[in-house]
Amino acid sequence: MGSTFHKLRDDIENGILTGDFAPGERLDETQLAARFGVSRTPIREALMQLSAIGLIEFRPRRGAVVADHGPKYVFEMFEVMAELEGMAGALAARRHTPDDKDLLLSAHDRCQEAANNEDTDAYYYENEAFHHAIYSASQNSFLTEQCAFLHRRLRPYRRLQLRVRNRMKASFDEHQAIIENILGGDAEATRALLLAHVKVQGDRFSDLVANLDHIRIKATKDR
Amino acid sequence: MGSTFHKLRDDIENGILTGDFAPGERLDETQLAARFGVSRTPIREALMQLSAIGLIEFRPRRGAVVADHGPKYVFEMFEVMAELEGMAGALAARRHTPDDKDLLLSAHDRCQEAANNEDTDAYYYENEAFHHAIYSASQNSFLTEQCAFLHRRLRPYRRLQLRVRNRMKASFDEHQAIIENILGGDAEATRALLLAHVKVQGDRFSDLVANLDHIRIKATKDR
DNA sequence: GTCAATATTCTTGTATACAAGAAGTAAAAA
DNA sequence: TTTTTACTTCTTGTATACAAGAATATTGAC
Repeated sequence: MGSTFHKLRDDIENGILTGDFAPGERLDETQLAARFGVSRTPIREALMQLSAIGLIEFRPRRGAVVADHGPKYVFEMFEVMAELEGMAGALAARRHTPDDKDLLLSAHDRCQEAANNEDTDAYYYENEAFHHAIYSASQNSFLTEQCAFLHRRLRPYRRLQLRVRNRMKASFDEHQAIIENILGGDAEATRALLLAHVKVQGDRFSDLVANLDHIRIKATKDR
Repeated sequence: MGSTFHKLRDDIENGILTGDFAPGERLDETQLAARFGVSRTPIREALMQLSAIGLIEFRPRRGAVVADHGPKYVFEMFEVMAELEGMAGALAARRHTPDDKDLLLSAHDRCQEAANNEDTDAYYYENEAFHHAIYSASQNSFLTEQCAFLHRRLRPYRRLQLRVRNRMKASFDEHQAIIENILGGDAEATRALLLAHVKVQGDRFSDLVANLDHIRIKATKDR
């Protein structure tokens, strides 16, 4: 059967993104091979791919460790993500097709339902769909890929942020304004709104730092 | 000794970026192994890394081929690159340190020298240094990495563009305005200038398409 | 002569083997 | 008891081996 490393890559990546493998943790190839019931070869190939996208790092002769970027780096990633989302939104306002409109509206509706039910997990999921709909509507497939990738990479931090009191309701209100401006075709207003929506600023920065410290407690021993 | 796959990755990546391996070309692992005097294992690991960053693609059971994106995709990459450069410039205008200023000015001077000598190759090289100086001055290391990566990825196309008549002189004049606005601290003016500087628009689009077709003639047989 | 079916060869994808360097351990000396 | 040094063990990094599927060549029929 096809490619094992493919599935392995997704599994390990997911493990990192969900915090199953904590930042700084060492990834023992033999252990992983045993755990997934394969030889070291496909494990290694999966790790190579993850290292190429910056999720893990290879220390020479010392194997792979989960990348452990400090709060500053995470903040920087959010800064870039905000700009790219703003760009996607601006393009979407100018270029969205009728199909894009349908997707945006239905994702938005599902967000509303989740927000009404105060279902954080559902909102988290539908929020992703909403943002992906914006990416697609930009009609720029490379931008869409980059946004999707960064969005995925920032997922764990975003998830934690959603837990902050009232963030879900505030997020939904922002979505409302964003979608109105996209459908209304106002590119620059959409850009500004998305920038503010995504960017980590003010109080949210300290929330982020606190959460990061929390995540990192696990794996301070190795490294 | 240390890691062979590291060097192999760079070599193969370079081969792709310089057009040594043409888009659509199949990369035979055994052949590459013989060519570099190693076994297939490190070759494979290098290819895995390149596939993770989108430079090559793995067809199941059919090995790796150099990614062959059409002109639209390349155009989209330039669109994103322009936005990221604009962002870097805007941040640089607000945040650059005295050291950054020195780096910018010296890179700019070397560009001028190359332009005066009408030395396209030298200008091409110094132009890279200039742009990297802007990235660094943004004080956002993640943004710097992303810009550097995309810049590298677009290198072959950029190189071809520089050959267009008078493009070098025009490019230098744009640099002049950009650096003035960075040092003057005008973030939004810098952003606008860099957007225009990098973006493929007007005539340059047809130049790009023509160049792409030219590149791709080589490797239409495989695939 | 052309097309189809089968056999052969080649290439990928995975497992295993092996060598070299790092980490950990134990023993000896201060 | 602490520190240093030699030794053992373990892990990585690369090579080789092997199995399964794809491409290709060959043979036979029409």
